[in-house]
Amino acid sequence: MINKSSGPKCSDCENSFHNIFCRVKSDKLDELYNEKTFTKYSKGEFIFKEGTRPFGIYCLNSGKVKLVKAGEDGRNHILRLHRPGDLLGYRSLFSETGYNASAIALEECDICFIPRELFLKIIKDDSELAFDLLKMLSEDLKRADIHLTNLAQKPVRERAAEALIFIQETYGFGNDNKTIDAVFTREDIANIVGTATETIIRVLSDFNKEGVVELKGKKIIIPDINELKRIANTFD
Amino acid sequence: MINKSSGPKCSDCENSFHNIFCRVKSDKLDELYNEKTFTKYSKGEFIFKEGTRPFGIYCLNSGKVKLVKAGEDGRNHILRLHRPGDLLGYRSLFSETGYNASAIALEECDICFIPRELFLKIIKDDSELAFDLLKMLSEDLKRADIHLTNLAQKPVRERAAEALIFIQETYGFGNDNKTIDAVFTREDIANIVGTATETIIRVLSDFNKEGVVELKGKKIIIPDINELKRIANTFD
DNA sequence: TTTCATTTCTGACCAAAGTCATATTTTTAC
DNA sequence: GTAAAAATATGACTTTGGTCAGAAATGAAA
Repeated sequence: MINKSSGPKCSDCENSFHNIFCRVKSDKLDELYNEKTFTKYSKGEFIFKEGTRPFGIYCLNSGKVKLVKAGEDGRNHILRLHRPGDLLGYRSLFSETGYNASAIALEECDICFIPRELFLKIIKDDSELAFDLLKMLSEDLKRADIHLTNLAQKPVRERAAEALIFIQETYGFGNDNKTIDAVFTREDIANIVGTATETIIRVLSDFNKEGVVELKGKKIIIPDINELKRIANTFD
Repeated sequence: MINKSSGPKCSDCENSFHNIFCRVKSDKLDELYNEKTFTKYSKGEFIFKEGTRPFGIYCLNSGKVKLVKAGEDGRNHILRLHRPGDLLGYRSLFSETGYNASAIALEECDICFIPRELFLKIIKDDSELAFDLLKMLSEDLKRADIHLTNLAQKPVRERAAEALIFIQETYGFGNDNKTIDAVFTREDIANIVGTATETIIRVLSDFNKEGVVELKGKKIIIPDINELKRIANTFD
């Protein structure tokens, strides 16, 4: 698949079948391929930093990425999680006020970068694509609104269950069909839930004792996800 | 200004100079005027309800509107506040999954309704307008992300100060240049902050004792907004 | 006006979750 | 492998903010 230093050919990239680029005509995809750059990021590396200006958008080819916003003190909050096929940084591109959060690689990632002007040109030429982006932003906003209401109203235990479901739904299960296919530190989970690291450790330990999850080091096994959904008190 | 049962003529509407319709050509504005409907809502009335399907968008001509999401129990969370010139319900129109929150009139409102198909046609014909909407959604998402991080990390006192600043910046001051030009119950403020009504009453009472705000019934007077910003711990 | 209902306020009490200290385990680097 | 660093775990304690109850004030309706 990878046959050039600039990474996978867009017209061959399997991710393009799942994201907005599936709309783009193949001649445009070739232009994309010629102008994009391709970079590897190692675990913990910043793809972009809060406060800096965007010069384009990122298309996650492989790996996992967290979007993190720094609070006033040292604490962080994880706003979104990204998987292969996701576009990163498009929100900031439109509001033109610099990144509002940082994108950090959760593991080794391959990422394509598309220059701002090319991306905007492609949208301008294709109103369907603009609609897709409107839909993506609308979905992001909807999720943020739901998250906001939960954070304001639900206790840590329910939010913790929700966070595990969220991670599972984003990254799926491994081959055994019950181990979450992602490695998160307790601190990261706490920063999704919006609580202290110690509190998440305690809640996970409770879940473990209750048999709702099994903890094997950093591996989190969920024998019955419906049990977690019951705890999370979500009906969607 | 109001010269027909369908409300103000779009080409004359002063709100259109502040919102995205300032882009729209005058012949399109006439089409808008012919197809839109105009309705009065009294205080407490629903403009649209969470869970129902959108058939178009609303343009707030006069009055104040809160966007409220119901939590699992009886409690509500106020997501956004709207003032004249604002469009309501555009997020749901794009994600096509029903309203995620309810819009409720905070006082008597005049609101124009634009049918879905006409609105989408206008956007499709004008890529600049689609960009404006992308920008609006991006700004909404940015604010939601900031709000989320604050809710996860800041204590009630800081968030309460922030909420007062937010209400003031949305609706401004009255003629005396220090009384917030909006009437909110303590419960509404609590539902912005994400806390209990009693807690907000206590925090406002503290602010009052400290001279940061003056409470005259439901009127909230802010002698020095910088003092509130200092308490809110925001530097933007 | 008088009455009723809603909203605001205050106090007492309690529970949830944060902080701090420290031990243990796991991971990483050499 | 071993040492050092980082992450996880657990206990003790504290604080914040929620809940409940009831009083006072405000506002609406008859």
